[in-house]
Formats: sequence, structure tokens, C-alpha cells
Amino acid sequence: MLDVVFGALSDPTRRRLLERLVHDGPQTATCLAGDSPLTRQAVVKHLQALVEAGLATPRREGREVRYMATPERLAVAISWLVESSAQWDRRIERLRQHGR
Amino acid sequence: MLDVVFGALSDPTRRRLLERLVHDGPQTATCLAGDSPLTRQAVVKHLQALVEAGLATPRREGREVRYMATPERLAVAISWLVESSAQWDRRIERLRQHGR
DNA sequence: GAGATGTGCAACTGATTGGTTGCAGATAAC
DNA sequence: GTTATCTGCAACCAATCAGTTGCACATCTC
Repeated sequence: MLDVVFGALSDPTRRRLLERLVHDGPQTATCLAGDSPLTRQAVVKHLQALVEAGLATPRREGREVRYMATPERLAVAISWLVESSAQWDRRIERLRQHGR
Repeated sequence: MLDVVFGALSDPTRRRLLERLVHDGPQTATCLAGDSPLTRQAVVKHLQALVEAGLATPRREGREVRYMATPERLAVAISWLVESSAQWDRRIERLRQHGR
């Protein structure tokens, strides 16, 4: 779960695609590939990674498929990160009081 | 930057190592490899990924090297995620007001 | 100094990834 | 009904990655 989410976000191309989906609304793979050095197929693969991570959802409309951003999953990632930071802070505090 | 951070966090083994560093304090690679199915070398490679992401720092002490968690970088990841979520929320709100 | 312990480096293997090309099937436009 | 457009699938390639093994070097202990 976190694996695929962080994995999907670790690629700048995928982050950029996600940002475009968030900013410009649902887009088609060929459209996204239009102003991009990538092939449509490459874009499709990246989109599939986003879909697998739950960060986007495809929706068929006639002969074309629009991908929509579904960033609820970002909350999961945020939770993990925030919790980790909090643990770190707690440890620091514990050291400050307990130790020297 | 985000690439390496998210990339480092996308591996469950690395997240686990980071958690151990955060929870138990600075550790040595061989120590971490002790209760783990991995080789020391494998652990070292994972730790190097964390170091490259700025999530941990090695420190030489005599003949051994302790790795310490330095989770300030988590804040960078959190910022990006929160900002992305915010953009999404803004877009939703814009649609609600502007459109139907 | 000799032996034990911890680290670093290099080479190698198998699996995964990012990307391409080619082609076939479905749907729209004329 | 043709033709153009969009998608899906499969094969393929180069590069990267996770993990291993083997060995050399440094450092602590006795």
C-alpha cells in the first residue's frame, strides 16, 4: 500500500502527470502525451502506476479513456510521514528529559 | 530530491530500518542485519539509500559506523503532499462554485 | 603481535523498470 | 462503408535495483 503510493510518487514524470490531472481535470492518455517527449504508451504505463497506487482512476467515455486524480490516498502517505515525524520528536523529547 | 526521498520510502525494508533508527536510536549496519533475514551488505545498501535521501546520516566511531535517523527531510515530503492535496481541494471548490 | 570483529569495495546474478515499436480491435466522422 | 482516431496487448531492449559472495583493510582485544 505505502509501497505503491510512495513508489508512484518517486517518479518526477508521474508526479507531473498527477499534478496535471489535479490542476486541469480528467485527461486522456494521448492528450497528456501530446505536449510531452514521451510516447502514449509510456504515459499509459505511468498512469497505470498511478491507478495501481489509487492516486488516479480511469473512466471510459466512448472510445477514449479519461484519467481522473483521486488523491485521497495522499492522506495515507501524509499520515505515515506525520506519525514518523512525531515518533522522532517524542524520542528527542524523551532524551532531553531522561538523559543529559 | 523528492525522487530520492519518495524512492527511499517506497521500500518496506527501508521504512522498517528508518523506524528502527528513529525508535531505538543510532544503530550499526551489522547490528541491524542481526535480527533480519538480510545480509549486512544488503542492509548497508538500504542504509545508503536512506543516506542519499537525507533521511539518515552515518557516523564513524572507531571501527564501527552508526547510522542515525535525520527525519527533517520528511517535512519536505509532507509539504509536497499537503500542497498537492490543497490544490485538489481548491479545484473541487472552484468547480462547486463556478460550474454546476 | 595474533586473532577476532567490523567495514568497504568489486563482481556477479536475477528481477524489475522505463521506454520503445508494431499491430489489432473498437469507435467516431464523413 | 471507408477512413481516421483512440485504446489495448505483446514483445523487446537497455538500464537500474536488490541481493549475494568473496576478499582486503582497519581496529579493537588479549
